[in-house]
Order: sequence, then structure tokens, then C-alpha cells
Amino acid sequence: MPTSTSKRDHILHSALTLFAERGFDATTIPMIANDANVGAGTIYRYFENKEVLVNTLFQHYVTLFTNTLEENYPQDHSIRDQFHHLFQGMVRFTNEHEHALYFIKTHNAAYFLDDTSREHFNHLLMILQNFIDEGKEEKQIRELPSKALIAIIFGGFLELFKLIRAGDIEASDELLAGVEESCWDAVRHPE
Amino acid sequence: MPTSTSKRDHILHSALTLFAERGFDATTIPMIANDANVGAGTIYRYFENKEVLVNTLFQHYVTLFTNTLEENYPQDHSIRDQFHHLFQGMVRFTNEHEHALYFIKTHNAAYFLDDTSREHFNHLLMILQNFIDEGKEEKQIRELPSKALIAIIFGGFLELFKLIRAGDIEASDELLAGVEESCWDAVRHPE
Amino acid sequence: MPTSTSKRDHILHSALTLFAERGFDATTIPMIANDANVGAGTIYRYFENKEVLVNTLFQHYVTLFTNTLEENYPQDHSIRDQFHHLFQGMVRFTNEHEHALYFIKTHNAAYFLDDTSREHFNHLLMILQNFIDEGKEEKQIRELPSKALIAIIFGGFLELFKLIRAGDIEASDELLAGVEESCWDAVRHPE
Amino acid sequence: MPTSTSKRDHILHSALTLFAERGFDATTIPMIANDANVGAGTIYRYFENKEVLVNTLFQHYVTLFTNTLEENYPQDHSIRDQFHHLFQGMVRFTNEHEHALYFIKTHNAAYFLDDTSREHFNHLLMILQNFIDEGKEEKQIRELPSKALIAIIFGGFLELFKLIRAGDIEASDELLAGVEESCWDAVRHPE
DNA sequence: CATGAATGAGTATTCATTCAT
DNA sequence: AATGAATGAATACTCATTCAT
Repeated sequence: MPTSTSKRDHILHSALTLFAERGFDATTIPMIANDANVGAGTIYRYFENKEVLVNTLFQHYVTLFTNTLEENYPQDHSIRDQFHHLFQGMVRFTNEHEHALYFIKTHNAAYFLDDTSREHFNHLLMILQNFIDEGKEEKQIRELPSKALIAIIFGGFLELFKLIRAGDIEASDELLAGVEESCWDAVRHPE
Repeated sequence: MPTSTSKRDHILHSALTLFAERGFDATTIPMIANDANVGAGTIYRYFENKEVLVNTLFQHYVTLFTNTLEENYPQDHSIRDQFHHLFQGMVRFTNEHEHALYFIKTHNAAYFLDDTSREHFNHLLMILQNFIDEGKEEKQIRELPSKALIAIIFGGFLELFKLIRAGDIEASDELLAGVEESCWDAVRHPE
Repeated sequence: MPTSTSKRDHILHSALTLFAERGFDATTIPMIANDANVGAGTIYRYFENKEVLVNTLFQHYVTLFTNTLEENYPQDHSIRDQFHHLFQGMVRFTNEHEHALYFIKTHNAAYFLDDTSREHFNHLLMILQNFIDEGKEEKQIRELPSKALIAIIFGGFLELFKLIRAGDIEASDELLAGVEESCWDAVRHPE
Repeated sequence: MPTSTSKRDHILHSALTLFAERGFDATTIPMIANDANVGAGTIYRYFENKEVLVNTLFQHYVTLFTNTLEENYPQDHSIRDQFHHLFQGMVRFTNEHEHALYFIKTHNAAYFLDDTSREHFNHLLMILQNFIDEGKEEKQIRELPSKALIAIIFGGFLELFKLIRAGDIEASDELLAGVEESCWDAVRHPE
């Protein structure tokens, strides 16, 4: 087993958790090293500096999330089915990577993100935008700017998962189904 | 003209803008002083330290927002009217205090907030919660946890205003009316 | 009554107390201003800066102490009488200017004293030295370097007054007579 | 060679010298770092902050001095022999740790000393006090408050060593014997 | 490769000093 | 003359980064 790969993963995982919980600026390299059970200097074997680390992390999880959404995308199904696929993707991704989506949400406009990170994030937005645009063409989704609709779904969904993570509400299947319905009603074309 | 009051206000305003744009940890006292056109030491004449400054700021704007929502609250009108009042309050507050709501949103769970700040914020949430609870009783609002519904509206709305501030979309009356309708559909009881 | 003179005196008096209690470096100008009931800026009307203030203060009290010792000096009396005069002078000066001698003692080798201050202090030492030298000539005082003997008396006496000021022992006439005898025995020529 | 131990020692040694020469408040961390040939940040690897440093230093040398006085204490010998032991201990300690006793003397009443430091210092005083008390019982030492007698010896002795350090007088064996005799005469019971 | 001790640039904060009122 | 608000240089302390082991 390649130890070094495992170390790199530990570092990334610890960084994700800490960045999500405290934010980039309030997280120190020694904190990450300590949480990952490696020496502080070791982090610099894998990442040139703290900004490279956060960008690597950001790109990694944005890509992972993008893949989750794109995988088995029901292109030929109904808009409502597509929405279900996307929503389920968000739920699954959040379950698999506890802090990832919250980290993405709280850091996607940060001053330290490089061009590549921004491109990755834009690609993610594009998936949602394409869905919205198609939905609007088919008169299934209401006539509002795509970005606004994405903001409403994405914003609401993430704010919700913040509560779930904090333990304020419990993520039962029933709740998730209700939230999906609520979000769908927010974007779908009114009768 | 009371210069000192004006200086305190300049400091608060600059801090609001910078905290909203970069976050508390990434904002230095010299940055604030520079933006407010005062000496770094001057900030300490008005605020004991950086944490007192951010808590003062937080409480100030949460109170202002709370007042905006509570003022002329249409307690005896329909739930839909109450929702309109709240939504309009959010819009008006955001127009009057460009960065305030985003600052509140991004800092309301921060490690440096004191008890008073948390109480103020909880009072704000209570207004929304009361509205939701009444709506659910009247079967006007769907059966989801109140916190979840608040998250969906609040989250979506703020994510949207982030876009408006960034210049990605324009805040026309038409757009706002559409967004209000969208948010309402997200929470209202489905037929 | 010239108010400004009175203000200057208040400043000097407060500075003396605070420098004696906390030391020069741990005493701030606002502390002195506050204690003297004047504005901080006012201190700069009377003293160019903090170092000028401490040097003025030092010279003032060294001069006062010197005068106390020189006044009615019993040049033609016995060495023991001269010693009594000096010891009584120390006691009287300390009673009249509670913190002055301790301030002189704790600051006489400080890095911020200017040449004039050092000269004044040397003049004070000279009085004691002359007494010692005469006493040694007359075989009344033991054969040790004058500076050493001064150190022994001066050091012991001041350490004692530190205790009296701190309230650890009480300055009765009996105690003082005993201490004078003790100090005299330390310097007088042994049979 | 354990570098880290040596670094810690260098820091302590530089701090001792500078605190003795300039006092705690007038000594900056960069001054100490510079004198110890370490980076300013290194000091914080060994001492939590400046106050911890000065307390560590104080306790270290008070303990060392206490040990020097207690070692081989001639409990069953005459009071004069005990005095000789104590005096020799002071001399030896001062020769071995040039600035230590002066540092202790000038900082033993400082506002930044913690309880442990005060306890250590009180223990040191207790040694001297016990000696004085026994001497008074045996009518070998004059009837003055113990604290006063300690002040006279301790004060005089340290004032003297300040002169020796400053190079004003030379510390020959002859001088020290004379000073010991002088100090003894100050405290011993007069015929 | 991995480490963590060491560094010094950068941050929050204090305080001597100035100056408009 | 007197004030105290305002300033910014200086200080204690932190932390990203380096490098000897």
C-alpha cells in the first residue's frame, strides 16, 4: 500500500473538514497536520503552499460532485426526472462527502481561488444551467434567469444541509422527499 | 457636525463591506482603517478589539433587519400577505444596506460571536419561525420542519442577492416579483 | 494663584508616585494625566516628552534631597553627629516626600537619564563620600571603599523604607533609632 | 549536543542579562531574541509569553539561590558561622550568576510575578528570617524586626554588588571579608 | 521520505505624541 | 492655555514556510 498516497488523502480530508468548519483563514497548517497525523512539513511535500492545497481540494470535490451529477444523467427523461436525478445526486454526494458541498458553497467566491478552480466551478454551474434552460424551453420551468433559479435551489439546499450537519433537523427519506418537492415547486412553471 | 460619530460610522461601514467581501479572518485592522480613512489606532477608541467590532456590527444589522421585518407587520392579513411583507422587507433591507444581509448570513455561525449576538440572531429567526408556524396551522404552508423552510427561503434569497451584488443578474421589479413567487411556491402548501 | 504652576506640580507629583510604584516603562502618559486630573496633552505643555519629565523629576528630588542633607550640616561636630544628621535627613526627606527616595533609588542607573541627572546624582553621592572620607581619616569609620560603605548604608536604608511603605513594618521612633544604630555599626571603625 | 536545550538556555541567559540591565518593561522580545541569536518566534516555542518567561527565570534563580544557601547549612554552628555561610553563599552565587541576584532584587515586587514566583521568593526570605530569629533568641543578633534586618543586609549587599558589576570597585577577597564584617556588625547584638 | 524545530514576515493592539478646537 | 481625539510607530505574538536531521 503506497503510504504517501494515503498521507496525501489524510491531509486533504483533514483540510476539507477544517476548512468547512472554520473557514480557510481560520484554519492553520499545524491544525491540519495535527488532524491528519502528519508533520506540518509533510503537507509541503504534497502541496506547494496553503493556497495550492485549498485549490486542489476545491477542484477535487467540484469534479467529484460534477461527476456525480453527470453520471447516468437521464437526458431523455422528463424535466422532473432530470430534477430528481440532480437532487438525488446532491443528497448522495453530501452523504458520501460530509463536508464537501458546504466547503464548496462557502469558498466558491473566495479571493484565493485560482482560474482553474473558477473554471471547474463554472462547469458545475453549467450542468445546472443546461438543465434549467432545457426546462424553460419546454415550459416546464418558470421564466426567471437561470442563475437566479440555480441560486434558489442551490442556496436553499445547502442552507438545509448546514442544519442537518449541525443536528438541528434529521435527514429522513421523508424529509428529503418533501424538500425535493419544495425545491421543485420553486422552479417549476406554475400552472 | 459630530466628527467622532461620523468616524465610528465610517469604521463600521468599512468593516461591514470588508467582512462581507473577504470574511472576518481575512480582513485586517489596517485594511479597515485604510478603507475608513482613519488611523489604525482610532478603531480602538471606538471598539475594544476586533471581536467587539464584529459583534457590534453583527448586532447592529441584525437589529436593523429585525426592525425592518417587524415594522408594520400585517399580523391580521393572510399568510400570503405576511410572506409578501417579509420578502419586501428583505429586498428593502438589502437595497438600503448593500452588504448587511450577506454579512449576517456568512457570519451567523462564526466562532467569535458572543452570546448577545447569538440571541439577536435567534430573535430574528423567531420572527420567521412564527410566520411559518402560523402558516402551517392554517394549512397555507407545507408540512416541513420550520427550520428547513426558513433555510430554503433564506438560503435561496441570499444566494440570489449574492448574484445581484456581483452584477450577474439585474434586480428589476419584475425579477423580484418572480423570485417572490418562486420562494412562495417553495413553502406554500401544494393543492 | 498661578493655575499653570499648580498643574505642573500635580503632574510631577503624580509622575513621582506612579514611577515609584510601577517604574518608568510601565507608567503611561495617560495614567499620569488621569492621576493628575489634567488632559494628556497638557503634560506636553510643561514637559517636552516623557524622558524630559522623568529627568526633571529626578533632578528635582535629588536636589531637594541634597539640600536636606546639606542644610545645617554639622561640619564641626563629631563623625557620629554627622552620621546622625545624615540619617535624620534621610528619615525626614522620606517622611516629607513619600515616594521620592525610592524613585531615586530605583531609577538612578536607568538608561534614560541624561548627563545632568547623572551629575546631580553624583553630587549627592559626593556628600556622603566626603563624610565617609573624613570619618576614615579620623579612624572613626572602617577602612572600606567609600562607595562600598555608601552602598551598604544607602542600600540597607532604602530597602527598609520599601518595607515601611509596603506596610510590612511600622516606622516608630524606636525602630528608626535602632536602625540608625545598626547602620552606624556597619560603617564605624571596629575597636 | 541537544540544540534545543541550548537554545532555551541561551534565551534564559539573554533574558536574565537584559532584564537585570534594563528591567522587564524596557526589554523587548526582539532584543532578547537578538541577544540569544534566535528568531523572535523561537522564544515562543519555549515560553508561552513574556510573563511566563520572566516568571520561569525568576523561579529558576530564586531556587538556585535558595539551594546555594541551604546546601551544607551549618545548623549546629555558631550564629556567626551561620552568617558567614549565608554571606559566602551570596558571594558565590553572585560570582556564578552575574546578574541573577540583581535581577531578583529589582523584580521581586513586580506586578507581573505569579503566585508561584511569590512563594519561591517567600521561601528564600524564610531562610534568612529563621537565621535572624535564632540569632535573636541567642542574643547574638540585635532586637530589630527580622524583616528590617534582612532588608539592611540584603539591601546593602546588593547595592554593593551593583557597584562591583559596574566596575566601580573591585571584588577582592579582602574587600569581601571587610564587607562581611561590616554587615555582621550591622546585625549582631551590640555589647 | 518525513519530521518538527526554527524562522521572520505579518497581525492585533498599545501608547507617546500631535493638533484642531 | 487646556483638552482629548486622532495618529502611527513600536511591541507582543502567530503562523506559513523552510530545512537540518
